[in-house]
Amino acid sequence: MSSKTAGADPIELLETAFRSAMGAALGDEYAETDPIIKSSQNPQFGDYQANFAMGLAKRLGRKPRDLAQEVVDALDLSAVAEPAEVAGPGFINIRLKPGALGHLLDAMDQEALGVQPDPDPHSVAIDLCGVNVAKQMHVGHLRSTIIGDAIARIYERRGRKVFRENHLGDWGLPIAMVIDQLRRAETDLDRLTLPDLDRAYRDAQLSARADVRGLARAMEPPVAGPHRRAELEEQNAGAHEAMENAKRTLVKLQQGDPSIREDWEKLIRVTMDAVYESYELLNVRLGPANNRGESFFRDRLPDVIDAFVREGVAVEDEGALVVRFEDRDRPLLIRKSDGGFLYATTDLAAVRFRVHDLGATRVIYVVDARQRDHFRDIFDAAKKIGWDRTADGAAAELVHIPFGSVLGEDKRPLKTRSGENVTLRSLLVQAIERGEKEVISRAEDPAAPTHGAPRSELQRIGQAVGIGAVKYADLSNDLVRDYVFNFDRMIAFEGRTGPYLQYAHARICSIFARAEIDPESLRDRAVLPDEPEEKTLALMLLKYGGVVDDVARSLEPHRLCTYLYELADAYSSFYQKCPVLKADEASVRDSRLRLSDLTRRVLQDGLDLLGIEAPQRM
RNA sequence: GCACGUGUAGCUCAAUUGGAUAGAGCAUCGGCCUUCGAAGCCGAGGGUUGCAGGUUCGAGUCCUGCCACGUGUGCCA
Repeated sequence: MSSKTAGADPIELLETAFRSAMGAALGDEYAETDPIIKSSQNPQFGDYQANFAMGLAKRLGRKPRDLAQEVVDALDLSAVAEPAEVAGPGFINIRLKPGALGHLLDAMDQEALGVQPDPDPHSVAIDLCGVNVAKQMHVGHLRSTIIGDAIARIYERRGRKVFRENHLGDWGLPIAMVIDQLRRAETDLDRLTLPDLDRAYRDAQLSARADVRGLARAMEPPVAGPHRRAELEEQNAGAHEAMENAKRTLVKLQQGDPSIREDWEKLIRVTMDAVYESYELLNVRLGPANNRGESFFRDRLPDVIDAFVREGVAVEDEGALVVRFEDRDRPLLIRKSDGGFLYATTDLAAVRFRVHDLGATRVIYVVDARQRDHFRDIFDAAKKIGWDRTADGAAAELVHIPFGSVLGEDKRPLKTRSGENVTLRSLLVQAIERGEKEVISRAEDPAAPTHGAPRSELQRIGQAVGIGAVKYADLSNDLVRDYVFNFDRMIAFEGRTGPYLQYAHARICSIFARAEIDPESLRDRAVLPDEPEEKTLALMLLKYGGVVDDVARSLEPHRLCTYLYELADAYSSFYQKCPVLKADEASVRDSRLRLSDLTRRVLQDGLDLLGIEAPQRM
């Protein structure tokens, strides 16, 4: 504990003490061994425990309990804890002294709230959202956007420079197909609406996407009927023509044809304006500055190919250029046999840019789990050519966060009743409407703190509540799993939901509002957790910095969600049992006010890391 | 076919990355508002962690083999 910002997390303090005891009891070389300090699950085992003894005894061929006892005998924790006890097969249980708890909370009572800065001075690049400019955002974009934004906020909170990279689908054949389709339908691009665009996208897909596989299948035994075959052949002929048109349009676009170029820009303007509106509703920190999509990398693709050829990492195969891997059959195609580039080519250009130009030592892809294989190949190809090292020689880690799909009640990917993709906007509007409805109806109660508040404020709160419910529901699951989207459950506002956390926060705000106390004025008052509920709350508060650190490392925001729920839960129990403003003694009241203030700030800060607002009242 | 992923309470999910008696929420049942916000609190019931082996002081977690579901799978992105 040498640094000026002595960590508030007692785990560090205990680690230091244990290391020195292990050195003293077992020999200096053991002062480097990890004592494996964890907070205890069950209060009967104390507040913290050291779990090193079992594993270490195994390696030393000794009895774990004896080993544990020797270290305990050399341990001096008298300043902060009761004497440590050896229990079970060799666990060491530690119980903090109430006074120490107060001092640790004092140490935590700073702007950082116990969150430690990340020692890595390099930046982090996060690939998120990945909107396709040829169509409207749909539920598929929800997760990537809010998970990516939350992770970005967590890294920023720990002092890292973060580049949120919105890898727009704004170039290539699909765009050319849509432009073609719009021209064919003689759509006025100055009046282009999103439904027009979605229709054009779908029609373009239908007319151009040949049912090649269907045809191939129909030709294999058992051969499909002649009628079906003729139908497929006709489709394919039409598809072929549409595809050829699109390719010609793409060439013109690439050559800078002014008229095509103009249409392309109009198209992007229409979709992106709507995208920015959704960002606003979602409360994510994304805007035009984050756009770095396929069109940005288009000029770098030939150089990517050159590099792979020059370094001998890619080889020709059946006319295409591929990267092969030792441990799998599937190669990665980086150039088609007709000389065209693929999305893999763009992704490799992006890896290089993020590591070399942005200097990121962690490049995080928040892209759904279906692209697992793809990113595995991309990352391995990047490693083969050495693009996993920054200009100043630091190793860059490429990580894919393979999140699961949003499902409907039927356990199939979420669709509207008519089978269309659910637009993100309609989903957000619905969430906001329900949030507003709840907030407004509760404000009708004359006893409610929101009673008589202006409608505009109630709407603002309702939006925060509705969006908070959706975000918490999404972020609180382990990301790799699919999850069932259920509005009623996430907006029930009961139990483990976003609004529960917001409620706990608002309730603390109203304590200070009611008493007209400025929390700053209490900074010199002692905090003395005495009741069990106070102690539980205090221990929970001290975990915050460690949780943020853990989530930044593991990229599992649901751990932060769980923590915040447990904190709010601990506060609710405390609030029920321990009168704050009505405490019998002034010293108890002040102590509880400080506990309340710290809880409020951690809730607000933690919710902010999740991109969830914390209204003062609701 | 092959590869990857997921199987935990009636439902939706956790489980400090191998630690002590597998925990929450919803739903069900029973208590708590003339004292700081009941969107709340306290309590009860509910489990062969898909199945079978294995590794070790200890396995929901690691290994092997099955089963079920899902996703991906050479010139779309």
